[in-house]
Amino acid sequence: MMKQDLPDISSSAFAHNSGTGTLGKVLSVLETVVTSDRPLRFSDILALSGQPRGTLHRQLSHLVEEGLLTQGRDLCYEPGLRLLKFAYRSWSKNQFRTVAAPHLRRLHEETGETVHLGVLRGTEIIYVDKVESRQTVRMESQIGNASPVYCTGLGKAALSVLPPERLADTLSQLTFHRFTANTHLSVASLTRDLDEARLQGYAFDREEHETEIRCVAAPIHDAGFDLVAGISVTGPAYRVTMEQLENWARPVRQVAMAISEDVEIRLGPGR
Amino acid sequence: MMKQDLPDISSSAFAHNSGTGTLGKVLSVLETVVTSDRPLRFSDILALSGQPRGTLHRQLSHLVEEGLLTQGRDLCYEPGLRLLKFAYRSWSKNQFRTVAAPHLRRLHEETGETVHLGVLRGTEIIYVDKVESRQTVRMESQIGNASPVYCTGLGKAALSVLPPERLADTLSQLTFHRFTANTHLSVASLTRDLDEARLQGYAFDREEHETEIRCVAAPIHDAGFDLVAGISVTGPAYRVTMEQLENWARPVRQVAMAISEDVEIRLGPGR
DNA sequence: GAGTCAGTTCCATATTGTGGAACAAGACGG
DNA sequence: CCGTCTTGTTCCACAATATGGAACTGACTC
Repeated sequence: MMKQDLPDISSSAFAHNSGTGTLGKVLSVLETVVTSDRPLRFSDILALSGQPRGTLHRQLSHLVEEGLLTQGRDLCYEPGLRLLKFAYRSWSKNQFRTVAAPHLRRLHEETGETVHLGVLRGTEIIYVDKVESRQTVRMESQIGNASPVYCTGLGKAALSVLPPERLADTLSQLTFHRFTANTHLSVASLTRDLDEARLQGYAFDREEHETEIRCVAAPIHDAGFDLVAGISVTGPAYRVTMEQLENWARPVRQVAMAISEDVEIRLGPGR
Repeated sequence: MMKQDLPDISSSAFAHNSGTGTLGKVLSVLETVVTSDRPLRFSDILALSGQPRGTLHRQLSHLVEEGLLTQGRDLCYEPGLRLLKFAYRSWSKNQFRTVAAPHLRRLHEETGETVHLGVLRGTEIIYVDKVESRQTVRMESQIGNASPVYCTGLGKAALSVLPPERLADTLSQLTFHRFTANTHLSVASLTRDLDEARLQGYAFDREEHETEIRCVAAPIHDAGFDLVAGISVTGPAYRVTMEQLENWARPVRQVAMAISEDVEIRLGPGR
């Protein structure tokens, strides 16, 4: 019985397995399935989750029964429709996004390039909205997507305003992965970058996440740092030089501050 | 202790409370919060859920801890970012949607009006994709949204192909709500409409959900009826006459059949 | 037809959730 | 200013629920 026969987790993203009891475990399973790139069969999940067969089987059954997962013809588990339903509501009702939306549009008109709005969540930036230059790509783009903090302009902007102890905490949880030649790979090099961003009030992404993609981002946050986010202007390297980005830094920062104020006023003086 | 002191549910959409144990209950809570129109405080949820205070409190805490909900300044609970993250993945990976996408585009080019793709889930149609005439509205539109089966073209198209016993089952679960003067309000009148749709192979929405909005829809399904869905062309009444819809019926139906085939071939011969 | 490997089912056990009640902390309101 | 709601949070004995080892099915291989 004891839980120490699988004393720690060998495999994957199973870390925070505590506090929320049953729910946490089930969500871990859900997350592995949903965030995996390829369809997973029972045994795949079994390996990833490190849970006993019987347990996992019941968890998956429940998830399917609840519509959060679907089990397709090939016995592969896929995200279910109920998730979509949840998502639509979460997005369309998101107050922060609603407040920020007009500002995004303004910034887009000023720069002509793609504008992103992202919120810090743990060690990730979640994209909650964007305005695109041309409607080439649609929703698939970014919304709801999560990127690591350490290689995105938004991420670095957000980190740059965190109170020291929370920053330290976040940094300690990072695991680096090289996306491009410019990706930060250590807390040390990232910290230098953050120091610069903190002084300037904005951060760059110098092709650190994707080659040929650059951006400037500025931080947004509320008084209590309950909400830490950022706004950015992104463009392809061939069209957007670093000089261009430098010029956009000021407007981006101003818009970010405007949003911060709006948040404080319109969602604000409670807490 | 016994659970029979609140023997039935007075308030709201708390019905299927069984089978999945703890998870089901927590998800019910999540759903009430997410689908509510206005922000909910603890007591609001308490009233809606009909659960004991202590229990509900813990459930909400866990949901917050897991990032599925956020508790804002005013103590109101709102959908959390993790939901968005989940959703994005579910959508972008959805195989059915991916397979159908090119067909949607084709149908849009042919008609010039908005094309929707929706999947049947219980008594609802969930919109999983669309191609719009003009990019006036963005994601907020429909994707992930759920509409009742009985008043949408997609819903009726989907119902029209269900095997009799499953249809009966679904019909018995319907509760009608008048959206417009044309909304079906009884199983009888809906059934007549479905019979017609079954014969023709396509269904209309004659301003039954929203006034001034019409559509034609055709059903899509796989061999085992695991997937029942539909595709539709929608337009404003001032621009799209019923004659026009009649003319589009054939192409819509053909595209629907093409998708059905594609599904069978590309996701198919396993099960 | 013995041997894997993937998926499913079972059941005694103990972990986890339950819900009544008591406790804080505001917000009236007289 | 002191009772008195109303709202949110905490506690804890108890019971429902999840757990996980083992045994079972069945398909595919050699």
